[in-house]
Amino acid sequence: MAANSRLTIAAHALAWLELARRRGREVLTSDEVAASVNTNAVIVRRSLGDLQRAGLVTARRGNGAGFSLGRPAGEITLLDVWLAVSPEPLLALHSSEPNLQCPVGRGIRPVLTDLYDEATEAFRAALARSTVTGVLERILE
Amino acid sequence: MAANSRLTIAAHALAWLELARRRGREVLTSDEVAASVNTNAVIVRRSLGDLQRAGLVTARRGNGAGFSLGRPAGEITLLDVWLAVSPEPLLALHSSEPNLQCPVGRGIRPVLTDLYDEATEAFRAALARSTVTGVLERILE
DNA sequence: ATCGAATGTAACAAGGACAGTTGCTTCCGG
DNA sequence: CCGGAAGCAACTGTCCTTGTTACATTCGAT
Repeated sequence: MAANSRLTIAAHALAWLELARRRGREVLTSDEVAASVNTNAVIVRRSLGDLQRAGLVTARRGNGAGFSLGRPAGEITLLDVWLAVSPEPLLALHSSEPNLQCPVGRGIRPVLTDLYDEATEAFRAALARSTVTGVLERILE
Repeated sequence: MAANSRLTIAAHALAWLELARRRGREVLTSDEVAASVNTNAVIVRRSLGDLQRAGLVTARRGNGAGFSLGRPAGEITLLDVWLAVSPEPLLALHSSEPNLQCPVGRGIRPVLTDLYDEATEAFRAALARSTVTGVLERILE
């Protein structure tokens, strides 16, 4: 499958929001974000909608509206972003139940679930080590 | 997205091959593996074809043919299996190039590539800690 | 009170990934 | 040379993702 680029879009938007804030612009429209990410404004609104539901950004409607960070960029980790935009698990079990007559079919699912959870946890822990501030500083270096 | 279940199918097949081997059957047909996984024999052949290309199983054709393990089950890690069946990266960058006029658009890609590599490496390291033998023993407990 | 700018959201199309299925070809032991 | 099994190509149906258009909703400014 074409792997998810949702984390990329969301992280890009947040870094851009933080840079704009440092430059004195607290609020950006979805059009302005879309211009930097180079995609459609609706895509941005969908993505930032996820982030808003997680409290990572706030959206104001009406005239002069737009998006701003929901909390300091140094307190938003990539894991927060990942959890906000990516509900799907990294690894899936069988799409149809295995044969329970077979010892392997009977016992494999809890074992794999366990191992998949460990791998997913390691993945998440790595994402938790970066913040939006960290990403932006590395960009600006 | 419906997450990949390819690792699940391949790990299941390998565990079943190893259990059969312990019971004195060195070779299983794709039909026999498919019966345990509860899927189509072609799906199994496709999956075991990937494993064969990676040297994890061997396939014999002709009458009385089938699949057997390519090396000891204790020397096959889930990472080996993952690498054999899943060429796609876990995380993707932008599907279309970001706006290079913007400082964020210009600098974000190497930063994210780096962070994604770290998270992917953590994920892989976790998979590398389990072997087919380990999976099977936990199933049989 | 109205206007306009922006979010929110639904509907849709194109493209790709995946599981599953059928049918045919190739291989090779007996 | 026969038959069983892998290999493989083509096709279907389903789902996800990106992108697009269109419209309803919200709300500050005038």
